Amino acid sequence: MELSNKQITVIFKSLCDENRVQIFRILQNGELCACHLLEELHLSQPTLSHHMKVLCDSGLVVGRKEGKWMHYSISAEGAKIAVDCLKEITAVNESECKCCNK
Amino acid sequence: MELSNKQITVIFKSLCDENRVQIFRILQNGELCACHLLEELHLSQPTLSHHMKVLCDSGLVVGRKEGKWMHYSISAEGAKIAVDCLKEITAVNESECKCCNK
DNA sequence: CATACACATAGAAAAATGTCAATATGTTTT
DNA sequence: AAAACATATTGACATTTTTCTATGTGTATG
Repeated sequence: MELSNKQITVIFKSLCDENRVQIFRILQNGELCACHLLEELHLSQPTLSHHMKVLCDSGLVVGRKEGKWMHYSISAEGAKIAVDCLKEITAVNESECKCCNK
Repeated sequence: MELSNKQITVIFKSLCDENRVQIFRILQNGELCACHLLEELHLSQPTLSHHMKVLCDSGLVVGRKEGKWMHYSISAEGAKIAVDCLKEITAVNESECKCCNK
């Protein structure tokens, strides 16, 4: 997959703000439109819109437009990529034995 | 485990900065002291010290003091907690069927 | 014991991020 | 077509984060 350092920061920025973490908790119950998300968060509409953009940019959330509504949900594929990325970046190389290989 | 939103942000802040991601890449080759990390990064010594504090606070990195040196390494336990946390927060509830349970 | 070394902390400046009010855009309804 | 609605964008401000220089702390060494 070979993500750049920058791309990795974009993925995990989604989880660096308490309100965005809370949005994940709400979306765990299923797809929801922005106006319903707004009801459960103490945020202005533009602020929520900003957070949803950060979440969609990370790939962990996807938006689906339906008329004037935007429906947001957690992306299973995005989540898998993030988990794989986290595992990769925290894995320690075993191939460092000096006698057999580089 | 039941981590708070705040605790989750602390974990993933470790991966929200490109320099810190790069530090993970370097530590993947094994434990390293701060002065050697410094050689591979274009950062001042206090800035590196700051990033190492963020990383240790997240639990993904651990420091081991030996004389005047601090040796840093990736924490396998911390990584496991982070992966579990990421899986949990991105999991979608299945128990939402209206006919059988709440 | 004085000096050098490795790292941490304090304080300040700069950059990035979070927030809101106001406004714009696009869609539906009347 | 006008009005109402849902969401996005803009611009301003406050907070947080990143970064540095200067300095402090603890440890080893000459």
